[in-house]
Amino acid sequence: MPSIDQVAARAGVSTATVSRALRGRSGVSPSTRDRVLAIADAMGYVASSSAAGLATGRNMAIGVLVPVVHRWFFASAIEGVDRQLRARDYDLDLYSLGGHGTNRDRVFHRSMLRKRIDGLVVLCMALTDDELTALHALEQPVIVVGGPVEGCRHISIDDRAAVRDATNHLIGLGHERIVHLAGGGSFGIEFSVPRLRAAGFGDAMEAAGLGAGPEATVFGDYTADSAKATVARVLDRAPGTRPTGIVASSDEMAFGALLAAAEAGLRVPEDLSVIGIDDHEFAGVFGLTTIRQDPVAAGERAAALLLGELEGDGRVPAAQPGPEAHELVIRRSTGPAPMLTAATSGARVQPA
Amino acid sequence: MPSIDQVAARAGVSTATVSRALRGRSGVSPSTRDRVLAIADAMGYVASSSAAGLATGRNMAIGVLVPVVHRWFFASAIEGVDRQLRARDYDLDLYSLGGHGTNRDRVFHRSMLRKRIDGLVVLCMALTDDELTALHALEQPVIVVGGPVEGCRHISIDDRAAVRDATNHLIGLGHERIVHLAGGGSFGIEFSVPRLRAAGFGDAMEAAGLGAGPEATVFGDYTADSAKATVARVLDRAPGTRPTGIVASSDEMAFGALLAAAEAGLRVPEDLSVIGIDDHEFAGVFGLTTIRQDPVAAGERAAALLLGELEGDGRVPAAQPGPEAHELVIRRSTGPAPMLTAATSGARVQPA
DNA sequence: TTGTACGCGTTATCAG
DNA sequence: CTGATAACGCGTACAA
Repeated sequence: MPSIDQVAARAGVSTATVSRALRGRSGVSPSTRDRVLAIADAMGYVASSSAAGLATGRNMAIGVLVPVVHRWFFASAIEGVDRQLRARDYDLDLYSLGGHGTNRDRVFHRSMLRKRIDGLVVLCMALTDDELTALHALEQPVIVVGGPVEGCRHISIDDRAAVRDATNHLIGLGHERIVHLAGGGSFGIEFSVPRLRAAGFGDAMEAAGLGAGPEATVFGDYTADSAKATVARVLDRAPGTRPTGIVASSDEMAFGALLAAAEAGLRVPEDLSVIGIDDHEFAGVFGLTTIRQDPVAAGERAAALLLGELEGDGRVPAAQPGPEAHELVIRRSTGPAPMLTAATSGARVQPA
Repeated sequence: MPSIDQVAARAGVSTATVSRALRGRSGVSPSTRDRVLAIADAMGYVASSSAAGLATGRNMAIGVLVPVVHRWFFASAIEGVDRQLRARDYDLDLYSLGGHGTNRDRVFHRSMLRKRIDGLVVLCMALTDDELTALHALEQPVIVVGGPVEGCRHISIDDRAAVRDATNHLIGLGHERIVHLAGGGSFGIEFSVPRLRAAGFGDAMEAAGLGAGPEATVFGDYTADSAKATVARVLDRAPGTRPTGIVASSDEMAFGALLAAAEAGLRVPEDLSVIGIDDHEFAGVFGLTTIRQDPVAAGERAAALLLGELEGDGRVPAAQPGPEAHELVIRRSTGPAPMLTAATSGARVQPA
């Protein structure tokens, strides 16, 4: 691992010139520049980021804070952030909270403040007030990918509209007894997003004149497992009360719903329609109708915004950007509501 | 962001003493140590990693190189590495190759050599010779999680034995026409692992006196989508030739197989048994029988090994560790081979 | 036990 | 266009 002096010596110039040449600064004659570049390359020289960071105050690295890398949304967003960063020659420091509330403290009060990063991307999670202050104490640009977080800009779809659209798809198919399979539960993912999505469900139901009482919402913890168990209970309701449509707040939960339906001997979509949100990589094989969002793109956009701000002249704190696009993707898991017969429709009998 | 001098000033001691106190070095009276600690804490002081790195030559960070973070195995392993690192107060630098062979060069020849990390964890992937040299040129400890990589220690299950066990499970249930759904395809994940697994399949088939001709192996690219399409074609074979059991090289592919079977109108496990490898988080909801491996644990172990070596006195390059455990997890996707009738068994008729 | 002073590898400032 | 040289913030021999 050669240092800059060695390169300078070999090239017969000063370290200053080497530095200038390598960084593309002006004020170096083309001939020397070429020579230095060639020699540096031949020697395999790469500047030490510690030294460069110390001297410039910029680390060429940004941090990504995630509750857990395992989940589809997070893994995808990380991928997107990374893609953008790598393209701009920035490094990516990953801070995972690891699912459990463990070591959150360590992360917030030690790791992240080590002046190792120039900015932070926070992936959709609930933050305590304490943590929020810690974030602001960083005095670094922060951007959230996922849901609104107080006092931070965020990149995300319009969650409320997304679920409204999903619900309306079912309503448009004639469904009246619809259940919202909401997320929220174990780790800190729950916060504004579940609320917004619940609101979107309510919007659509109300606008259609359909009831959305407490029975119309069940919780699935954002996992297929948990959702499957929950939905199994719901499908156990008497035929007249049993929903004909399910709006899951994530595809992973929708998968659980699909499997629960299969085990209950219900046909999809003849007996039950299921729509999710995400367009998870498995949605296709499952034939799941869903609202697509693109966390990879969101991650890219967030990183680009952050970098733009960092490299910008400074005083342009970039306003809150508009929401990401979402889109209904129709597959095989949704269809017309089953015919209502006197036997199953309860009070509401269709006039022949 | 206070610097060490400010802490020193406030505490009325020299920066040397502050440094010693904070790093737990001996030679500081308990009273001063406590005072310094309290003040540093109150001021929210954290040493700059650039400065510390420059001074000590150690960055307190290790790199994790992954082909893509999206896949279950990788996401899990990252989680494991992170867990161990965080516990030991190391940072984690993520280098994702992002699926496509893009920017591999950049990563290998620039990012990683920036003297930002103290060691590297490589997650299961094929490396070109050039890249392998670049790795060794790092002059840093490297460990692989996944499959054997030439000249590197690695942490992984015994892939050959794992697939052998999976195949034997099916054989034990009376299956004779078994197909191996192998991985390998798009991105650089393919290399020694697919080969080892194919060998394991061959071992078991041969030992049972069953044929494992070219027809017995099909490829699924490690994705559910691709596997589903492939298996659909296989299940299209004439009833007498159609396999009664499938050994998938990953759970994601097994999911695809399951869905293909469902669409083909085949019952699982009555008509078709499917076994996977991984124990993916969805394996439970799918009722998939599989060979469990624990990439989180593998990641933790790898990181622990690396750190041990880094913090060890040095000259103990830690030998190649033994394989990780794997374990058969029986669920509902495997069962006795269907009865052979004259109509379906082809040449091989069971004596009544 | 404590403080002084130098070095870590680069970048930036200012002469030349 | 180029070269000294002073920071950058911290760790650590060495001296006290």
